[in-house]
Amino acid sequence: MTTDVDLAAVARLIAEPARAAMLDALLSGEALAAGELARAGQVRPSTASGHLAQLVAGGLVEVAHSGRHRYFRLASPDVAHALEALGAISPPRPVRSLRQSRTDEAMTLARTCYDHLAGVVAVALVDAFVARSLLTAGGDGFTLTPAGAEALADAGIDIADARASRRAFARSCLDFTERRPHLAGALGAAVCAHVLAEGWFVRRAPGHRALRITDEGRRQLAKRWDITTP
Amino acid sequence: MTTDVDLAAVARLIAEPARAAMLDALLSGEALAAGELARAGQVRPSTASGHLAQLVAGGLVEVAHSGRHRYFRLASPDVAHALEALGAISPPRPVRSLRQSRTDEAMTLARTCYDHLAGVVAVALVDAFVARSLLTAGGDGFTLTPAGAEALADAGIDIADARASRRAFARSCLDFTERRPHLAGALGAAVCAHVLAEGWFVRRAPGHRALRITDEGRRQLAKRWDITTP
DNA sequence: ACGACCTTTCGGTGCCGACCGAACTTTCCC
DNA sequence: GGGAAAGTTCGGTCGGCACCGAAAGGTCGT
Repeated sequence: MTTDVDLAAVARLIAEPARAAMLDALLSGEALAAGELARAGQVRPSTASGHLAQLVAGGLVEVAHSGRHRYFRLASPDVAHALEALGAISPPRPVRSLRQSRTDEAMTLARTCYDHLAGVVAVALVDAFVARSLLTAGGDGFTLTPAGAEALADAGIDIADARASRRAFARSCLDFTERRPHLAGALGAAVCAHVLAEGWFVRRAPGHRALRITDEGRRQLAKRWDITTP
Repeated sequence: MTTDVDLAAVARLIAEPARAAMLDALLSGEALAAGELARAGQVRPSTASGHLAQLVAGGLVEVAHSGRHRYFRLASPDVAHALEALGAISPPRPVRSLRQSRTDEAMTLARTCYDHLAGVVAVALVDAFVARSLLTAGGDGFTLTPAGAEALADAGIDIADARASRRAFARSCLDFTERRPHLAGALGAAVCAHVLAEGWFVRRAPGHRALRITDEGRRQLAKRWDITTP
């Protein structure tokens, strides 16, 4: 493996405002169609098509054909991680509207970070796992204890499936609003998929990261994990 | 805090090959003068000056005046982290020369990663610390045990000073050649400063990350930590 | 005080790439 | 098969910005 990498080549792809907006939309973890991404980037479909071709050629994004649609998603968790790290040193954009400041508030509470949960709730959940010794903190992430494996399996999360994947099992990821780690990796993705499937949260808008917690979610979090939410 | 950040603004700064080369040079952790950075970016001083002004304005780089020189360094460990994360998804540059492939080999063995150690040796050192229970792995990093504090203080590392800094004390950082975590944060910086001061390693060239291990370093690593190096 | 050195400012040139509309391909639906 | 919808390709336009050289601003030696 070579140590001399072309930083500028990747940065150039992210540097274009339209492409950056597309990548931001893809950070929701969803696969989005070319047209939706054109809207996210506020450019015409023809322009978006060129951008997407570049992102695919650069290895940041993968594409899946489905009929007359083409669905794009981030190529790997590493890409999501790099985007998050870049976000941590990016200047905040001036708040434009009341609507945006409301979205901001919502995102602080709960959002997706690529394919796992982030925000106040995600950090609280990890804390609850650790406090109950279901998870222990480790150098490059977390370790699931036997008790943890049992508890999460009981809760309906497919641990075996998560272990089978080739991804890191239980990574930690720095929450960029809380500035504390939350659960990422295959296990983080499994937990996120489960709580969405169970209807604890719903996505506020397609292609956006913000999640709305449902009454059911509020109830379950309080009952199972003793987490109260505003 | 706002969640809507301008990814493109930071990426634009990194996207220029000359600026990327300068940032790469600064990843050595050293503060470098404008002229040295001009050479690193392979541009005229006048061009470099403009680039550096942009990097400072963008918050990626800080400047310190010293006589007729101006020394630049990365503004924060977060910047270094973002650059590393970006490096992990960047395409390798084609190997140009035998000389470069030798540098590559050297960097795989030992290098700086901003202000701490990276490479085979860094990972081996962390492993040794953990094996001796001087360090335990934690969710967002490591924890220094009482035995560890004593052992490292005995070795001549200023633990109190590292603890006093406002930085995270013992972070973990993914080594991008080894793909395993090594020690970062204030403690990582202290360890790196110590081994450089003691002459275990010397920098191969100013503004480059590669380190050469000295005979003294080889001896000490073998004696104190039972690490043998090729 | 003078020259040497490091760095920045300014004006002018040139190129890369983002953008759009129009035309074309592919797929779906009726 | 016809029409609509999604996406891509192509040609032409235009703006932003990296680049350099020349000259000026500071700072250090002697």
